[in-house]
Amino acid sequence: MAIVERGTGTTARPTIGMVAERAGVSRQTISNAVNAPHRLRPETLAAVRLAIDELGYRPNQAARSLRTQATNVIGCRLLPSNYGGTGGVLDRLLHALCDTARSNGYNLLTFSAKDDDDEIEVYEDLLRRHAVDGLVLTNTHHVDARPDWLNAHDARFVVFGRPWGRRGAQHNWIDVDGAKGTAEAVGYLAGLGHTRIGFLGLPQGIGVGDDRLAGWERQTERLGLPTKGLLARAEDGIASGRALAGQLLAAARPPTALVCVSDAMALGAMRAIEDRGWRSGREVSVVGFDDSPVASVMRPGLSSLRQPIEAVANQLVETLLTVIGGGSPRPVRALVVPRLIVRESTGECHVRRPGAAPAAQRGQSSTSNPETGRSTK
Amino acid sequence: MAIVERGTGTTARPTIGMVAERAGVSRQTISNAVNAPHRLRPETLAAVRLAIDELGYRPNQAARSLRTQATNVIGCRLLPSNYGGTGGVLDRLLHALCDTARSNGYNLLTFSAKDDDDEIEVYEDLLRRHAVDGLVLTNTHHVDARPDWLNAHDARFVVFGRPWGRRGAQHNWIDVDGAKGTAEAVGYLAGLGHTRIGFLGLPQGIGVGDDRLAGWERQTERLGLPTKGLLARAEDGIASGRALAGQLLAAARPPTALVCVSDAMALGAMRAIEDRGWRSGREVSVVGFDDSPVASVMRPGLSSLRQPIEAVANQLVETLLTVIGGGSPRPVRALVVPRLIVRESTGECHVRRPGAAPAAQRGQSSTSNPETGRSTK
DNA sequence: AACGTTCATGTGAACGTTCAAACCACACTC
DNA sequence: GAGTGTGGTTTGAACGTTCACATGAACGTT
Repeated sequence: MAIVERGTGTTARPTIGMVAERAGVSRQTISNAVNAPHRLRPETLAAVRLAIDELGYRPNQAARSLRTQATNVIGCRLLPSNYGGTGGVLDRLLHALCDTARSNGYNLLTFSAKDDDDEIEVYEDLLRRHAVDGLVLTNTHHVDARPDWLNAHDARFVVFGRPWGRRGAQHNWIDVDGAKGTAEAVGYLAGLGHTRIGFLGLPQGIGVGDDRLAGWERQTERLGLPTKGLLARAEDGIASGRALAGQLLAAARPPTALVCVSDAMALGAMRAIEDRGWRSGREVSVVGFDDSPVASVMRPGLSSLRQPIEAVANQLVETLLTVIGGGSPRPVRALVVPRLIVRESTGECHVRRPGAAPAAQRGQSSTSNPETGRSTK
Repeated sequence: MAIVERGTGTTARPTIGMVAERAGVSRQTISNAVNAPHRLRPETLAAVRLAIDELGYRPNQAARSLRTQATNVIGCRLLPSNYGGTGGVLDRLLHALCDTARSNGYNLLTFSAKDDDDEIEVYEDLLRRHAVDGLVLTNTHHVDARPDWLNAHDARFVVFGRPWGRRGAQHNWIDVDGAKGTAEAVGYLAGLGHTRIGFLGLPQGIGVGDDRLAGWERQTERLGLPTKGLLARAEDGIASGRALAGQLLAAARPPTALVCVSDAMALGAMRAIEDRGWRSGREVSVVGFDDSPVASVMRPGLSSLRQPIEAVANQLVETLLTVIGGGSPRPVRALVVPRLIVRESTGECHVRRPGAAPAAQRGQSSTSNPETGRSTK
């Protein structure tokens, strides 16, 4: 069996015609055996299957694509591993997409691009050449030209990420509910006794940042927790997080916990905490976002909100294949919720406070607590 | 221009025939304009190019593949991001492969696999279906069935990684010279005054581990440095590195520097150093391998050996395309050298020693140094 | 003027598959 | 017994390219 024939130079791989001849039926019957087995009489099917196995036949993808106009390939841009501080989320997505695609009989074509315009150029090339059936977009942002371009060019695609700043976007998308995530983090920290919970966010106008901030705002309000002087925003990054956290912690009434828009910010916050001779998870708790590989490697380990990327990938592929298959019945706009992974960077609040009510504690600095101060140094 | 036509439902993309008609020439002339422009008279070429642009024509990949038997796609297995503690090296490779492939007119098809056998199954599928022209293998190890299988099935491929344990392997490979890297690290540390330089390695029999160990052995011997009691080996991992380093550092005459087979090991070593109340880069220096993202994020930053992955990817693709194009004139077995990225985890040796000779300093524990001890806590 | 050479372009076939329609045998209906 | 399905199989064509070869014009040589 199989097609070894090494040494001859030419490895003639079997075609449908050769299988047909061997099985004593027509080409079309072989095709049916592969694509629509129910059409064949059981005995015929068995005979054909035997011939297929004996010759090791698989349909030539190019020929099939040419005829059916389907390539069984979906494309996805490969982004730099820690692009925009996403902490490996997109890499995880890629792996998950691969798995899901393959189990649906599709392959994943990856490509890189310098920027969005370059990405569109690649799309144009791939689509014109019929090299892919559909595309997965990631890393959406405000004024994103890509979905419109794809719509205008009648391409099949799904998007990981909301159409930030555009209410009535006409494409299918799936995203992680960042607000729900940060809200959960706030709730968890409140459960540990924290009342002054700060937030390190991104500059206004960045979709992801605004979303995650909204969860903190919503939940602090719901729980009646203070927010004044507890919010700081800047570009993403470790240095940035360190600076912001440094400011907040230096205030008269510093936060005892910080929810951060990213793991990078959170790492910076942990450094700021160390800068003051404190320790994350004791004097000040920290929660990051994305559960990047570093989070578990840090010491103390960084509690972080993990995006359910595998679930996202499943939904993306499922939706995309529906669209490719002939149009989705109803538009997909789905939000999946992240999960808080608790590590050592979060702990009980040790700051004694008079009552549960967050009001009227002016002048009572948190540093008056015996647990705080220079206890660790 | 272009092919918008939205709303009609059918977006009839132009074929070579339509372009031919518009330009008033035959199909073959269009084909020549695309594939062998030198054959055309300048005026004809210009006219054809105009028609191509006006219609936005690109050759249908499936049709072209069917005719030419070439898909212009190369395949590569997607490995878990930090597979086997490779610290993101394979992700970097993937990105680089993408870039290089694209600039050569090829696309990259990625797939995942549970294990080597599963990977071979994917190969079989891809090859039988003519879905790829060639493959890039990564993560080679002892008793690796994949190259043999591919050879036996007449596939075109290149390998990133040496054929460990097999002298006369018949395939093209490119690898990073781990030994040269660790040798450089030892040399650098010796230049900083270190004489007792330890090595944290992997269990014997793992190709990468043995290779990197060899560099340490070679260089210490060349420089006349001691090795006794300075080598420890175990499975890769942070916990592992911490334990090994802990042992070495607890000895009567501990090392003042540690070269590690991986960044994970190095991170563990840094923890062991902290465990003793010391600080990496002061009492004990540490060098990792792979320059994973964590290395630059750690505090202190981890000095590490960076693999020149982009150069590797270039060579891999170049070699593979030669093989695909019709056989390489001479076999490629190339080693490229890593580069030491210096960060804060390496510093001058502060241990006073009687002379340059590493002998006879028994009883003189490194903690007798003013810089050491409980200075940091 | 007849001939070979070169260059530019055209013609028919082929790559391997699946689609649409045709065919055939058989069963069921009236 | 003619008409109507129906499941199983075959037939010819088509998908959009490029290959191998044919054609024809232009040019220089003998």
